[in-house]
Amino acid sequence: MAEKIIRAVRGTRDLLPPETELWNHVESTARRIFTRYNFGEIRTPIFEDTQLFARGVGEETDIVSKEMYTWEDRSRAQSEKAQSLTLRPENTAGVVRAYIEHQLGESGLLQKLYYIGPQFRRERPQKGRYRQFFQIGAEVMGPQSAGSESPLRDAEMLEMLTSLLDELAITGWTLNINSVGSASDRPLYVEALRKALQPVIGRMCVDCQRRAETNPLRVLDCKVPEDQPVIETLPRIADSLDDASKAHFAAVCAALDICGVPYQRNHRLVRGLDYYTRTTFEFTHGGLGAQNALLGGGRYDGLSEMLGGPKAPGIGFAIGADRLVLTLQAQQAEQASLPPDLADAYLAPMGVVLDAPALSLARELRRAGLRIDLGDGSFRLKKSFETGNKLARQIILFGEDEQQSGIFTVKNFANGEQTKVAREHLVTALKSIEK
RNA sequence: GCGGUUAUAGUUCAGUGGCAGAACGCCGGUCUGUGGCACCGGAUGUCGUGGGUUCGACCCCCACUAGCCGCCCCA
Repeated sequence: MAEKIIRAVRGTRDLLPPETELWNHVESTARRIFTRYNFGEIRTPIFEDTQLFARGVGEETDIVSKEMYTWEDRSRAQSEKAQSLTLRPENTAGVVRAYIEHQLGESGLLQKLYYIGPQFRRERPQKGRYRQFFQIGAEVMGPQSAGSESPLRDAEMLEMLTSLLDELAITGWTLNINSVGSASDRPLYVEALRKALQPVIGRMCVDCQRRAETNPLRVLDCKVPEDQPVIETLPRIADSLDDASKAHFAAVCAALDICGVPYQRNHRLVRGLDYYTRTTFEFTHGGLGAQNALLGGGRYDGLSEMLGGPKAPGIGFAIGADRLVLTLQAQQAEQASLPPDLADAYLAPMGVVLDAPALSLARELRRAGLRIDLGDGSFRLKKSFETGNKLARQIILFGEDEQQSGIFTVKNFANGEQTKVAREHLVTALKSIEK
């Protein structure tokens, strides 16, 4: 009776070579760019106290109210309390928690932190949407005296993101920006919006009727064509901003203009997390289908205080790494396919008695920095050639003759050239092949 | 959470109420220290899972599971 096979659970997936190479490329590029802007890496736990997300992200958001993986962590001793824990659905709350916990603001400096890691939301899987997905994000926060509230921080972050996308050669993106108001003027706007919706909501789609109750801001996001004329008549966030927020947003836009960063002001752009204030933004890409948001973010000037910390305004973003990779794959598919990723050489022992000596030679070559695929002495020579041709650029024959003479036969798969190389010259000879 | 759609060999996919198929890949041979090419041969599989209808189901029906697409949401 065969055992039933166990498969990856719904919404999770294995990333395999050669795709993982693209992931590494994306991640290392992000690290390089972030370093250039003087960011440092932070790694926070993948699970946290449930309260962190309830208070930070917002009890009423979809993420907290229906998408979190939450469980009761049982107590194992009388002294230990049971605790509700949650797999992180996003990383900003965790970073801010760490900022507070380690009193990073006490340095008086701006904290510029980036992270790369898995996040978890229990959503219906779809293209570009998984239950375990990966985000690459960064946060800039600190005491006001460090300049954390400056519009320059917003503009610098957006400029950095366009540089990252350029570095990855991602084309065809659109940057939308908006200001959703400060912690004090946003509630006023939401109230005004509720009021304005009351007489017209009956004519809108069912989703909007629900949103009008739960989260009126999301009505602005509605894509139903029939609702558009109604939405146009609703008050705009921009009109209810206080003077400071207006000036802040204008300064962000002005800095972007001077840098030549292309963007679209979108007064209907809202975010799904409660902590966002003032500047919000989103980069979208047409090739992604329904899940077209490549990355999103914004300011969260009050988040630290919501979590019991000191005043520490900040701004951050999260890139959907899965979507970034999808976009790159789509772009690569349009272009010529990439050459296969091959080892420098395939070392073919000819006979099992040569297996161990071959391992010793492979060790020598690998320690010299060469990428070597070691074959198997039980293979017939033809099989060694066939296998080597799939895995490497050249093949080293290691038979009795070579063992005796210390002179190896090296054949280049690309041009068929075969040479005899003494062991002490092998490294140089193997490295000289063009890639 | 809702709607649509799909599930057959390692992969991409045909297929018919009555013996399970192709291409590519894989393994072997022609070819015993020389690959790609060619020719010859071979193995594929609970036809997603579980029920039902039927003399008989890969095919029809139901349920479930999973993928994809859309809604929702967001990265």
